[in-house]
Amino acid sequence: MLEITKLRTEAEDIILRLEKKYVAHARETVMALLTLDEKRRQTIVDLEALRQEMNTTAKSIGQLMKAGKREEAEAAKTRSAEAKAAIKSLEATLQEIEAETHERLVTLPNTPDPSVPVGRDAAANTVVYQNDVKVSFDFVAQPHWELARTHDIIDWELGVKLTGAGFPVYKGKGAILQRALIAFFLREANAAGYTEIQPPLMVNEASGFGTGQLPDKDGQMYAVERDGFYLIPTAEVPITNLYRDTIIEQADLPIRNCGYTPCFRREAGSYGKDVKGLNRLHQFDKVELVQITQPEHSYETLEAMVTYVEGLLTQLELPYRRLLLCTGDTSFTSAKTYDLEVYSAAQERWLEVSSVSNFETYQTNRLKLRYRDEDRKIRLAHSLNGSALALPRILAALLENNQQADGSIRIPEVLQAFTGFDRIGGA
RNA sequence: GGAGGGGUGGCAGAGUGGUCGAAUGCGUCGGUCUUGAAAACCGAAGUGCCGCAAGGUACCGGGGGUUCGAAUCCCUCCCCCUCCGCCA
Repeated sequence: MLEITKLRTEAEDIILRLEKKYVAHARETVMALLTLDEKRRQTIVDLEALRQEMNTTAKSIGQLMKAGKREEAEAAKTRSAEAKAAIKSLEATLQEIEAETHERLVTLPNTPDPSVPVGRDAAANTVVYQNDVKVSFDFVAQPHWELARTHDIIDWELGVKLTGAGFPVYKGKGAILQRALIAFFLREANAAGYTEIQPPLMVNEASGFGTGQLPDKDGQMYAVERDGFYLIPTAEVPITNLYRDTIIEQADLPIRNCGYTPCFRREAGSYGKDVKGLNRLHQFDKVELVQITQPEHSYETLEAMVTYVEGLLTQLELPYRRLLLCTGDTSFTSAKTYDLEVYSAAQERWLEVSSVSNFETYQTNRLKLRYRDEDRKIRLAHSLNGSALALPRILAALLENNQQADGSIRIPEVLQAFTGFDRIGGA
């Protein structure tokens, strides 16, 4: 949620930035918000004057009663009743104003950072780096879903039987490989100074709102309506919400957390080759990084996080590239996002395996996540997060890129300590 | 799931209609003392909103109500604890 105080002082700049993100009615909405804000403040001034009158009157009544001045007390009571009616009506007005403000405010996405290229959709994203790992085959390469079936390590039909499409069952070395990836990612994150968190996999509505999933992306989450919970679409939600409604001492920043969780996404409206195999699932595993920083340090932190994730991909010997998302493709809550994509050599396509974002104060404003700076002033912190990494597409790329002429699959060296085997299939 | 108890400041814990944003203790910060530290003593210290400021106003789990006046009484929702049942 954008800060209303910033809207007051930087309206023009914010409008320009929102327009770069192709937000419909940006100017209109901002102007409406400013008008509402004006009305709100005037209402508060009026309301507080009345309340003050009420308070002093009420106090005097007590004294008059004690002094035995019955009539004067009664007169004061009448005055007080009048003030009370006025207060009630003003309170109702204020509530309406605030509700409308909130309603409009949540429709505005975050403003893109000036370094974000302007563009409407994914076509305008910029490839800012591509490593030189190449994969080539002197045989006909199989897509990962074929390989998975051949080696009986992933069973989609069983998943359908148990739950439905998009809930695969991993078996044998497939399951072990998943566990190995999780263990590898967590070991690296721990070594890099991230504190490991095991959060709940269901969250309440307040948490969903805090990180921006609600109300904007209501349809993306599975809801447990009976209990008012949501299955987390990413560990970002619980791990960032850890700090909802808190004031952190500056000395305790940055906060660096990581966590492995399954993630649940409804993915309504997806279809075709995008959902083939492991490309897009309703349940998948992911290790997530979350950082809370001072505003001054969030952009250097963003760079450091991307570099860290690239290190993982390098260790996995995967071909990858780094994209700077354009304004239109940057998510609703993010000010700047890098995506990391790996090349899956049999499908011959790039798969997004990580998204690293700086949310600036967009989430922390909703979360009331603040810190006390060196002047003892309370300010909103910045929040960031990044996948490190999402498993299914990594698995897809590993299977496809490492397949051998004899049909077996080579396990990258860094994973072998975790898997206990160096290949799937073959001799 | 059944029965009972309870939600107050960083923590513990008073407060059952006005003088309560709230005692007290611990913890925290500043100072005195000390070679240094501890102890002791003195002092400071919640958060939001409006305001240039002075100040005002709101907040004792959330919402609503009674009353001139609510942390305190009533209703309702949420959460926690104890016991029983069930159970990894």
